[in-house]
Amino acid sequence: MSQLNIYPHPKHYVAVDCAIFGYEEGELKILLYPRGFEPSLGKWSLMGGFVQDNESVEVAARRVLMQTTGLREIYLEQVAAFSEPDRDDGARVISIAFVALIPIHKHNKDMVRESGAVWWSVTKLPALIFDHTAMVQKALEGLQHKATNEIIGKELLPSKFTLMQLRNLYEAIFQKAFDPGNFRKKALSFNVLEKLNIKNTTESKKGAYYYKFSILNQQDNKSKFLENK
Amino acid sequence: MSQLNIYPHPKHYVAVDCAIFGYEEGELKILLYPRGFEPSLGKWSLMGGFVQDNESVEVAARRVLMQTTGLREIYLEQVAAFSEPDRDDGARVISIAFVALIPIHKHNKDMVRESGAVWWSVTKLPALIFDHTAMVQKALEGLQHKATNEIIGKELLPSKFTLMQLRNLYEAIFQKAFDPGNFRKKALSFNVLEKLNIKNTTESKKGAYYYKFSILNQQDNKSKFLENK
DNA sequence: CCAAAAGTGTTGCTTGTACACCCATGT
DNA sequence: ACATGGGTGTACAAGCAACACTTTTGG
Repeated sequence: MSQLNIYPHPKHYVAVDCAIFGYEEGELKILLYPRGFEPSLGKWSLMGGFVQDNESVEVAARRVLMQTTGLREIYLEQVAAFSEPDRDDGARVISIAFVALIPIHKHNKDMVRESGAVWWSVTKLPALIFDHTAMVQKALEGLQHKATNEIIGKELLPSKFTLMQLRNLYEAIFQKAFDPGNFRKKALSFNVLEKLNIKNTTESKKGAYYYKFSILNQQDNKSKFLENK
Repeated sequence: MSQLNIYPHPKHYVAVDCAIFGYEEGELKILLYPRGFEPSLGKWSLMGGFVQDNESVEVAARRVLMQTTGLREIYLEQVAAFSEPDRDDGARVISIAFVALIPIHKHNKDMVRESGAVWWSVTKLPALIFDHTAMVQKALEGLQHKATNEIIGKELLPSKFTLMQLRNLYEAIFQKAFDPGNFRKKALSFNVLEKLNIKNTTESKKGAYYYKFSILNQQDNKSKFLENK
């Protein structure tokens, strides 16, 4: 069926490009792949792939992510379609950009290393091919939007984490400081975090309790997590 | 160049589908086209079209809108890509959904009538083909999101309007009542509305001043227009 | 006069923000 | 002892929601 050409219109290559975000060492990072050939040798690109006949763009994105990180369960969200006719040097390719969030400590480092990919801090990105810089920009905005409306971290932090680590994640995402006391109170008011009886003593003398996202993570608080300044 | 087949991957039809919103008689409406043939005879669909070789999806959407409404300057925003392999009966088509806002009183009614299109209230939509119901749903969410973050109306209301008309538009978009006094104060606090020296006397005994969107419509107020309940 | 919308004012509550302040502890 | 983060409390301001109240005028 998908082979039929019943419409008198041109067909196009359709690709997916994934902005894969991870959080490590206090920095928000993104996974980039080096381009090993001309044109644009030395430039970096998002991980991408072409959409096949039997798959939706979401399925294609998951396939690409599985192939490169080894992770099957990944948070994935559409960003936008990028479709300028000349955006790709090689041919006309319409690409759907995605945001993917992965727990950076869980992914298969060997698979990533083999592919030549490198984690870059979002604060100092290299030159990217085609319109990938715009894709990253939009993906980051999407991530900020999600982080504004709910408490994120489940997809980026270890299964247990301190409130300081959560705050540092937010500071990395928004590139601004949050008041420790106020952040704590707001985060806890949502009743999605569960306090554990273990303390992390590596990051402070006193030690801070670990928290985890509760299994029933329904937000009690109906409002947004962050306001808009 | 766009004829090249340099990638060993399948190509796909790519379409655009536009959820065209208008506001009339106190109701938010959407423009639908009847399907005149089987399968799905009698069902309605969004206005759509196929993406050609030399155009981006945005350009394709504008072409479609121009062809059906006669309007060139239209607010347009991507919603999402819809790409389930079997979403279209005829062939595999990946479609990018758009929100379009048009001043319903300005569009070319003859062009619309010729095409058989009908304005439907969003509160009582008929059955739609394929996944168009989901597209409308997502488009409406996008419209609500935009209306939450800024004062919309420029694209949907006549050039001059009363604050009651603006409020009624918002009530139609969100399907809920807003307090007249509070709505007025919040709307005016953004300094994007300019009071005219003309009154509308058709909708109230006392008469209400007309307003227009000021040319420099920079929002003074940095916060969102509406809060989130 | 009455109804209905226009327009303004008031009040209480919630929430964000900017802090102060004590606690615990490794160095 | 002291610096550092952990954690709690407080005081002020801003913003929202509810609603009272006055104005205007057509019917």
